[in-house]
Amino acid sequence: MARTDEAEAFYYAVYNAIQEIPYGKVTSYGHIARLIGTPQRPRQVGVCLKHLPTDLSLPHHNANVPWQRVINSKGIISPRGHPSGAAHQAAALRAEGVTVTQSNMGEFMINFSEYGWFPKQLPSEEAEGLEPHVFTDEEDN
DNA sequence: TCATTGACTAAAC
DNA sequence: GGTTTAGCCAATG
Repeated sequence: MARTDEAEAFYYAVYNAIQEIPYGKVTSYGHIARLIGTPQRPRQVGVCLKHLPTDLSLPHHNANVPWQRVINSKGIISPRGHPSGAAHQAAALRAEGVTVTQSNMGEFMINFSEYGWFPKQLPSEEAEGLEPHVFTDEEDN
């Protein structure tokens, strides 16, 4: 778990942002980082998911945070050294209607132009009437 | 304590 | 097209 209050707040922001990804859509680690105001820390977003609790009594856990909807900027499910985890993630996405293709190298790929979710700010912040934060547009293919 | 690692990314070769 | 580099910083060893 987080060692400092600041880190704990970061975890909280990451999980909250991920919970706003719509069903059947995907986004990238980098975009989550930008949405929560720390565009320099996409790696830490990955760390947060790695440590996503299984304890259902906590406010955020792997049953209410759609971790499977976060992939890398190339549109590929990060293998994180062990392919079985990526396969599990691919299955979870397919279960919600996302088409996941597999390259000849065994990478699980998702088409951002079809399933990508890249808002300029979190819907929850938009509802609060905060000023939009300007980003360069995410490229599709 | 100190050093290394890594569910990442954009920019620079 | 591709590879390398730099930045990030909590977690891990």
